[in-house]
Amino acid sequence: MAQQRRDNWQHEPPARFAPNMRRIAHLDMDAFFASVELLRYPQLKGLPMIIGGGRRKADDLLHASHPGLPAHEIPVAAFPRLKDYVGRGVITTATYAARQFGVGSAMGMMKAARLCPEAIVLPVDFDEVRRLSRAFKETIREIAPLMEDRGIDEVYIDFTEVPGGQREGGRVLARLIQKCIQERTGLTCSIGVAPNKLIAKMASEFNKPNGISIVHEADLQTLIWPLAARKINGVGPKADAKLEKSGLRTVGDIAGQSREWLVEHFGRSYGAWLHDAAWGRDERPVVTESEPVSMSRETTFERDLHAVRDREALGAVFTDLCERVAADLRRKGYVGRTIGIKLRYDDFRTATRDLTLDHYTDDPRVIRQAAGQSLKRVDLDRRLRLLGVRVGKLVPAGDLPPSEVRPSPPETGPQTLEMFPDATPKDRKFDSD
DNA sequence: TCTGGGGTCCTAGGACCC
DNA sequence: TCTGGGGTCCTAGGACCC
Repeated sequence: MAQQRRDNWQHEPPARFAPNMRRIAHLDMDAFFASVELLRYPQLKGLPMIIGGGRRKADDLLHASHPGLPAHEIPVAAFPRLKDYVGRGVITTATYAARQFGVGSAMGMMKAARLCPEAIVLPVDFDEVRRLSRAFKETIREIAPLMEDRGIDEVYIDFTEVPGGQREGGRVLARLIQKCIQERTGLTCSIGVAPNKLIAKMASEFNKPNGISIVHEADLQTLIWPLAARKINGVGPKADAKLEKSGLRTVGDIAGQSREWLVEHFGRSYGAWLHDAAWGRDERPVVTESEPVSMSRETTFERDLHAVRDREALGAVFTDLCERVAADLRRKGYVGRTIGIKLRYDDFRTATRDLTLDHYTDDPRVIRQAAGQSLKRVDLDRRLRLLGVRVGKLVPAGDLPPSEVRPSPPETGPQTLEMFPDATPKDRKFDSD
């Protein structure tokens, strides 16, 4: 039997005489959220500006102070400054001018305000960002259909079989894509093209903004090994600190360790992955479609809330989160059966609880009921800064026989849900929806 | 004066079943 | 009276990413 298989194999013709080398591109939009604002307010070009933080409507503020004035004529002096910002937000995007001050994404607004008090601050315009995100992705798909969506401002593209995708290692196609995106949206992007996703991702950072970088297998030692270990997509702050402790600072340092050593110190799976990554090995395909696993809604309060003292406010937020996640499920056509909650305490510790139902649902009342059960199993003595609701084990609603979706929820008058402990037990009878 | 909101994947223990 | 060995599901936490 084994002999037979070998013989057959020997007579198999090669799958392809001269296979194309895999060419994978990573593209991300330059300072996307900020660039979107610059399209509307070109008078801010070149100024330090950060996007993020807010529930505030910048347009409302601006147009209230300058009624009837077109956006591009609003004087620069009228824009809100970081030093005047109050609140708990973090920075989503900083312009290159703001980055000069050491301000960067994910930084707390208050810290950023100390570094660059005069920076202009605007909230994210999600509608406009989504519109432009769809536009640039559509532009790419028209040219190179094998595109993997990696978020609002990022994609991978498989150049391998695209006509012209191999010319100059991918540079010709990358230039075409840049030009078409620029024409369609007015925005710039940076592209890295390499033998795989891992290296393409690193390469796209080499020439920002509006840059193209081509990396070949042979460039591993000269271009990739000198990079900080943290530049590997998948090495975060924890792994980086641990690597550093072992004296491993660069990608090359990791590559210099044996696979066995890495497995011993970082675990069978992560250690082996680290070794492959450092040697530039990554066979992951570009995936054009995927199903969501979970959907969630969460919110950080403007001030920390206490389960007893702020019971009413918390209850209202809780209901709202359940309704929003249910609306998301229905809008996108999914049902799920694991309902979870997430709390963040004032000391920033996080707790999660979840409960798997025996049926699928997208009903806000069912979600709230199940989430309320989970809430009973968590410590509510500390003050809370965040509350979240999640629905997991998702399935497209259409894939289930209707009988499986959800037995109709109890319609027995107003539901009484003991979500948060009562301040005074005698109030309990008024606790209803 | 700290640290958003939306996700994915992995690990690890216990329940439960064969 | 010395206790196997898989497999799968559920749950909680955590790392990481955009």
